[in-house]
Amino acid sequence: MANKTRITIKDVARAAGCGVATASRVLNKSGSASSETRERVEQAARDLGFAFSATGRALQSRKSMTVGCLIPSLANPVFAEAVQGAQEELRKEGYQLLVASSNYDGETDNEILTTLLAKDVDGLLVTMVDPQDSSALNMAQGRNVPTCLMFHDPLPGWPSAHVSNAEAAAEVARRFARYGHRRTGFLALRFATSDRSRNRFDGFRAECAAQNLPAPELIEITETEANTPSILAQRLCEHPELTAIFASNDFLAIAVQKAANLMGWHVPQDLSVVGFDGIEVGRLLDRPLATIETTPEAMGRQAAQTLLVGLQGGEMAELTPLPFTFRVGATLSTPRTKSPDDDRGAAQSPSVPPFTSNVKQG
Amino acid sequence: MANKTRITIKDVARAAGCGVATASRVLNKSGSASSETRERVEQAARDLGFAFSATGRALQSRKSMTVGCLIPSLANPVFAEAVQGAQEELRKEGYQLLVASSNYDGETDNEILTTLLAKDVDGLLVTMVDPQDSSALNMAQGRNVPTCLMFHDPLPGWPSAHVSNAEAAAEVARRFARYGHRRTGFLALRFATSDRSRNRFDGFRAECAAQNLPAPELIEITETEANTPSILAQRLCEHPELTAIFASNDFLAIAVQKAANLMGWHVPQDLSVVGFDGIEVGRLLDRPLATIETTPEAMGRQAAQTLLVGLQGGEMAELTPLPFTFRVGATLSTPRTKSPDDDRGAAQSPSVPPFTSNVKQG
DNA sequence: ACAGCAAATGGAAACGTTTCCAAACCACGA
DNA sequence: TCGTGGTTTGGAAACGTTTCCATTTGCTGT
Repeated sequence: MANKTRITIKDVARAAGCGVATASRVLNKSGSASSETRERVEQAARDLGFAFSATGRALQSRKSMTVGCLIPSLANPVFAEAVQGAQEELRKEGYQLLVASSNYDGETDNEILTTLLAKDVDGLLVTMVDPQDSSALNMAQGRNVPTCLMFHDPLPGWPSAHVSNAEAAAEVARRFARYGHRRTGFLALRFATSDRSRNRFDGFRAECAAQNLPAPELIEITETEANTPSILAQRLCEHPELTAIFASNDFLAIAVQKAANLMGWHVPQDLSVVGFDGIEVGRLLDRPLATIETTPEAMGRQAAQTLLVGLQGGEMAELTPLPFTFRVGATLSTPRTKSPDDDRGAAQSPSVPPFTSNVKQG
Repeated sequence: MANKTRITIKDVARAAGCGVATASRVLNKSGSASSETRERVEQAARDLGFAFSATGRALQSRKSMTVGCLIPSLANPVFAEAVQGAQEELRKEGYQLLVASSNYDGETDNEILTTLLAKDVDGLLVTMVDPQDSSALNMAQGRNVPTCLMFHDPLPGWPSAHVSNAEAAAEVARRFARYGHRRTGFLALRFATSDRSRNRFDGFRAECAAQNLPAPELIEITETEANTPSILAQRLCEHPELTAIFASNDFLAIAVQKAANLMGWHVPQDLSVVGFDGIEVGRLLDRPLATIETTPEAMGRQAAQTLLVGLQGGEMAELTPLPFTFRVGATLSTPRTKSPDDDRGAAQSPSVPPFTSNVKQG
């Protein structure tokens, strides 16, 4: 059948009647060679369909031209988009991405990092549960493997492409306050394993205090609860006093609306909802979602660019947070005045001057 | 500063006072070794923090334990989920995924495949523009690199994890017919570069014919049009006769609703809409989306499992299509009887018996 | 005709593994 | 005492590159 065995540069050299060193030089356009040898070698390479083995190269040059990428999950479009951005940026410079996801598990995080390091990746792009004390991440540092985090608020020791979670969350608190909300809730998924979620909550709570609002209610839910509107509705019922909910991501925010509908609550009159991330579909909903708009793809690109500096031996500077936008939507308005027997919805025109969407640099 | 240089098995051998062959045997638990040597070697490895270099291994064993994955884009959650599934499955067996996306560009497809092959991937998972005549894909075959396609309808030469696009589309045609629709449209994005889209259209058209419906209108739009409701609305206006639209994916279907709203059309009375893919948010919308529900993650898993067979030297069987479901939603109903001055919506209760969601094996 | 120099060339070492093979060692029974 | 057979052991080759270095070749100018 087909050629059993790989075609190596030796085969090319033999066919061209020269030494492997010469063949290597010609094919790499490095050293010098007479034009006729050049021709013979190139011809031979073409005839044989030769292609370099990146493995052989990597071994000799100690550069794998490969970057490892660890994220919680590709099923979350936010991470997937970041990877997409990073991949495009790295490909321009000839790097390939070795991608693995941990499913939000800290132990898996470390296993994966170890494997990636064993594969001799030249650099690392990382979003993980617990970067501040990951043995594997320290090992990367010890081995001088340039590493850039993604999504994490700044951490001593590594640059991180991020949006300021606390500032963005604070902006939400201010919006709530200005619309006259007082009793607010923060809906969190995977609070324990997501520093993003925790930082958002912290920023939200701090700004609520600054705005003289009562401390927000922290509502932690499981993945199942998030995906089952009826159950989520039950959870929400436990907090009838809340007039506004800040969800730690857009899917959650949408789920909240669904659950609210189920109970006959009207969004936003009975319950205002704001999300986080700014996924595209949010715009297309009948009731466009108010949310913090971020740019995961740009984040991936920024991380990749920084990493490239490190890969070229440069110093990777601490990164300034990426800008975010508060996207105005139809899910946030003034709370209905809660008179028990008032069943007509309040007029839907907000009684406060509408904000124009404005960019904050976090 | 840190240890400049990588710790190799030679270092371990030296520290343990034995030959590298012995060290290798101990660390791999392959050949035999006296228990005391074993102890010395393991101790040394631990002390030095030794880890194998996958590159050295790959070179010698001609197995990189790496699988290449080519997809159009990670920004499309359908592909991202498939990659996620494949990655999980492959990781169980110790393989890593080298992921790259082409942005729906055929030339990039080939470049990427070539690079992946140069990296000595042990196998390939591929969704690309034009698999049937990709030189790079043929090269993979020539080199005996096991390859499994994803999302593509069966193609001679390669197994493919897929859902039967034509059958799924036919099911939509039947639903339309049974609800009494006659003039239907197929809304397509990237028709030229997506055989999925084309196959869906073909299946849809064929079944329309079988149901004695007029041939469906093919409406091709660009990405910009898809993302700008007002422009999309204009495009839809060009086809006022249509009462039902089959969108080639769910995002498009949502966009259609948005555009319809803009024109004051009511979905589904004025225009029924059915999507494809079955993304999760579709369920959470105020008006849950009727769609063909597929399982991209399962598709990724299936592809990975098949590939694993190939990686272990087995024969990769042609794959039976994965099941799909018609997900009943609120965006499909009987068409309003189009009397020019009838402005009251028809009763929203469908005049045909509602279907229960049923599983088809395509 | 020849020194001198640049260009062209190829052998060999190195990168980090695994594995073949032969040698050394051991205990055992004859 | 020695032969037998099994277990341990380590040197060396191989995997596919690149690059150092020394050698050969071909010109130039005198």
